[in-house]
Amino acid sequence: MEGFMEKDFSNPTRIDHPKPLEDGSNPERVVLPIPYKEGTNRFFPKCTHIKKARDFREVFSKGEFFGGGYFKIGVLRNSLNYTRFGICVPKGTTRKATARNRLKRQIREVIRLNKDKVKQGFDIVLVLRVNRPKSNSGAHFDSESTPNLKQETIKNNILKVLFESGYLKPRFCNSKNLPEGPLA
RNA sequence: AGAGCAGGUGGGAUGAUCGCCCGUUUGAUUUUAGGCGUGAGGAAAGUCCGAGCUCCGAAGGGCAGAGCGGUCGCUAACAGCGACUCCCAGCAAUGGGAAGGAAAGUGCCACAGAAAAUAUACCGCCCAGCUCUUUCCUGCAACGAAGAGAUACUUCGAAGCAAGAAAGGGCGGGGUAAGGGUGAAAAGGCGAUGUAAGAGAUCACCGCUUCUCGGGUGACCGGGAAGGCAUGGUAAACCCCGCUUGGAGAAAGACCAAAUAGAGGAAGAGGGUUGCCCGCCCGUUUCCGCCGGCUUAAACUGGCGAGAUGCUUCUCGGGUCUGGUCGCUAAAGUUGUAUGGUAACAUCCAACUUAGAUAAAUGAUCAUCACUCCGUUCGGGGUACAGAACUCGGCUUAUAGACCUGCUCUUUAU
RNA sequence: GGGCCGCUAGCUCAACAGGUAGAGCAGGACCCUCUUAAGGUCAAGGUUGAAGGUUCGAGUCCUUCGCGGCUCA
Repeated sequence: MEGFMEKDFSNPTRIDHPKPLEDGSNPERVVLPIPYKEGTNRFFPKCTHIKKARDFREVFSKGEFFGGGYFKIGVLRNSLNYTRFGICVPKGTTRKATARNRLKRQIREVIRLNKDKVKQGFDIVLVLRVNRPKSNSGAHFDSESTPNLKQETIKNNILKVLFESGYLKPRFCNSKNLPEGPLA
């Protein structure tokens, strides 16, 4: 886990450039619709968040959905050349707003560190799955106990879902890079 | 030492790596890179109150409605705070109290109980009367027995009659409110005097009411005199009294951009202003045609019109879209000193500037230390409640563990 | 960020202005029937969302919490 992470953000230049644009010019010089530079993977600026309610609605109505582990993801191709993420922590996971905020921050941190592994040009919404009392999949915490998920667990779950849905970049899709840690 | 009461502080610390919002600066030059700065709370919560601020055409008045309710003060204001009064709880420190009015009116008080509020009142107690029964006393006495007989006399017994006494039953009349299984609550309490029986009928003490004297700004407290009981509870039942109160809320509101579809439908001389009344505001237009009045004609004026146009209200539908900028953070501001005040608080001076997001920034990971729990040294776990959304003042609720201050009671020692 | 309403048996609802919490359906036992359904009889099931207060007495009145629903320019 440790080596895996360090390798990524110590060599940012290894990341592939996005697909060339239609006019074939160097992407570094082209004025992008929204400024976003490849290679700044450690940063997670606001333009890569899905913020508008309309965008959320579009993903939920037209997007493709994949489920597994703690997360359900909805994916929709966007007209931009980078990927945007939206996080959704439903009220059913915990009644406590502080706990939901903490989960959101942890998920955002995982995305920040791992988003360069994802194919570009999509809107991806991650929904934390609410556990019904009878089924064991998904995350559910009592209102009494504070949810205390390890960051590693969240990362493994997210990468697994992304791998199963096929939205990871091909070079990360071998068995070596697949998460081996605990899923729950 | 133990038990308890009240108040306050504070809400883990340091470092490393990688990030986010906003501001600023430098370089590039029109949105990017680097640097610097700043970045959640005591409750940010619940939304239970009060204000600022914004809009609502008079945003005016009265009533209704709503809210408040010991007194005095503090405050921008309050259902808040401080001090005090009274009542209740506690041995005490202390805590709690929506603590005006039930002798203005209306309602309610289930069950039980004589009665739940006008005691013409049931049982009971007492008095006198009538009547019945029983017993006793006195008188008369049919009759019977005894005295050897007898209609006479004596003695004994005796149904019955008359008058009276006592006890009991019944009837209606009067006095009385002591007592009466109940009930949450019973008609001032308790003790004596008194009486036919009783009763504030009278007396002492307590309570109550009225008057009065003294103290206090006041709630109220203390003393004295008189009255002689009249006034059951409930107002977080209606209500009365006093005081306060326009409505809606930052999705308020201002500006900008984009987009679409209003010659849509209905109604109207009235409409608006929270409900009602008053008041106020806006409107009842203009044009055309026809008819009438006046006139030489015009102008003016009255009426009519499925006419046109304007206005108002209601309704149907569409778009923006949960667009952008401002509002948006220097304020009843924070900290400290001094003065006044018992205090809440006020005033003066000095210093400081301290989040501004909009699917939501204020973070994540690791290490060491601190505290604490499990535990044989290793080691492992835990560190509350909880996240600003226009801003303040309160209230209420949630809160691991720690520290500080003052006070009360009990025990022991000196 | 506001505003409004509700919470009673397993479910759907009552209980007028404080006075013993009830009805229908469902479930249980029994009867009827060759058997089932229908029908009939019987009992059981509730700290009225929670905690305080007012009252002699709260489902009801007041306060504070909890949960759920509706609504907005």
